[in-house]
Amino acid sequence: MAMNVRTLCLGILTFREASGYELKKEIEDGSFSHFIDASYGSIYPALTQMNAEGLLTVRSEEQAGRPDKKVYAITDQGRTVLAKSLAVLPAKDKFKSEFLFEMLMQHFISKDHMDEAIDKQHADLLEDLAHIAQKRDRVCEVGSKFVMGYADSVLRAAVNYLEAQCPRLKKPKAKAAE
Amino acid sequence: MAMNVRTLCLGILTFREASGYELKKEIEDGSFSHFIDASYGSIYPALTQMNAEGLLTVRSEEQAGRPDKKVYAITDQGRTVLAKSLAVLPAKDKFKSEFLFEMLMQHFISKDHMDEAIDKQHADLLEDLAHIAQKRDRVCEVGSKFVMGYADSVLRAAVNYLEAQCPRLKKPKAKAAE
DNA sequence: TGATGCATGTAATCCGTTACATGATTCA
DNA sequence: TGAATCATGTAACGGATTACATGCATCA
Repeated sequence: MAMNVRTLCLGILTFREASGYELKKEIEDGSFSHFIDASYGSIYPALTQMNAEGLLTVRSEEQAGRPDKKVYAITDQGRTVLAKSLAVLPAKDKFKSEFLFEMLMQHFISKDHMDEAIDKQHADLLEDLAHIAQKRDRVCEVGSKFVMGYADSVLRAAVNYLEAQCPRLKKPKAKAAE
Repeated sequence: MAMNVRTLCLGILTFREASGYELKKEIEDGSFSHFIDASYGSIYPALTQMNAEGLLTVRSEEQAGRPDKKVYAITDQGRTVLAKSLAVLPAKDKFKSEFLFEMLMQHFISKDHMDEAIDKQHADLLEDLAHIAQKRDRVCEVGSKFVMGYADSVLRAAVNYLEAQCPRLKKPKAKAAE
């Protein structure tokens, strides 16, 4: 399905026009943050290139004190290209976890380090859950709701598993929304 | 934490010595399969390089009809390097999902295609779960058990969410191990 | 005064995949 | 006979990250 920065930007731009900077924020903060990454170093060149190819239009917004903001919008040609990408069935999910690798290496690392790693994982998961809880009732798009619900379920399962396996992690009240 | 093919190979080689071919199998079939990927094109050069650096030793096993099998073993120096990698706390998990991207694009794709994507995701998840169920009681390492349990929880949560959101996916009996 | 946010971009580099190249054995 | 499994490797290419480069505004 060719899920690269190009496709990602085209996708976001079907919701609203945006600058490179805003796209980055959307990717690391919005519904997208749960299953993708992208840095400025890939976003800006992708936008320039797609503009040259006619998939996007640009408009320069002048701003006091700041450099011009380049607002991109998707064209019909861009929509066609995106549609073609989306037409291919999605590849299997890919999950990369240094944490789980460390857990496999239990025979090789100290108990202390393990505990630290587990604490960090636990904290990371809770942070993600908090992030979702905070945004969840503010979104209205069906897609976003679905994705946030999915992420929420999965993260919650991970937290529960961790807490069950490591009683050391105090369950703080639990019970909120089952 | 530098979780690349090198670290991964070193890690596996702390369990047992192995050839590049066997490492690949372990990565795509063993406990590692749930959170990492690697192709021959990255494994073989990594082994050659690490051997040259003194992190591994090689032994050629002659075989009838087949090319020699090169069996690699980790050295003390290799263990030191691995330990240094593992000493850094694991980075946050990274999850890449074309499926969730498609779900976000609901306003842009046909109902039919959505259904196909959901079916595929459902099937992928079930396949992974089956794979775990089949291997689970055969493993004995604590690390493997932990990781399989983690993967199982998360995958099951995803399946449950999907089935709850899309009643079209017939729950087949359910009830097996809650 | 110093961090953070707004705003854009390039170049070097890394890391990995895909496709290619080869070839015997075994099973259906 | 053709697919799958065993077995190793290289070369071309792709895709993205990191670090660099710049600079004003705002807030603490």
